[in-house]
Amino acid sequence: MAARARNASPAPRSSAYTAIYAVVRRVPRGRVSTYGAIAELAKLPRQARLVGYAMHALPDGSPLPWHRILSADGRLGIARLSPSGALTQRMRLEREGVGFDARGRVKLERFGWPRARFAARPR
DNA sequence: CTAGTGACTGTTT
DNA sequence: AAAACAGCCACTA
Repeated sequence: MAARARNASPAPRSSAYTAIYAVVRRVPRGRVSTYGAIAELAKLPRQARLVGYAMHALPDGSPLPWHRILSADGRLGIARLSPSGALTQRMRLEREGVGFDARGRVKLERFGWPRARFAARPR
């Protein structure tokens, strides 16, 4: 039933959400991106958390490839919130050819999108 | 208007 | 390398 609860955003009424969803929709199959990168591409710099909000607000049957959005270090952001959801996400990504290392992390310099943002560079 | 919160991120322990 | 801390800003009450 309606699991949209007391704290999460109930609906993408805001244009920011729309912009975020638009960018998420553009992430190519077999690639992944991060909350921060999506925020920036959506013209919302430093709004990574808002991207998280938007993802959380997505309905279950959403056509959006939400599973392609990871944390900045290549881990699944959802893990903290829903371990089972994280499993689903990982399964979906692996099916697209996205590889995980033994630690459960994705190599962003290889699968990250857009490429330029995740090109191997000294930190 | 203020206060609390968070699918985040970068820095420091 | 993992955990703790602090900064960040839109959204809700």
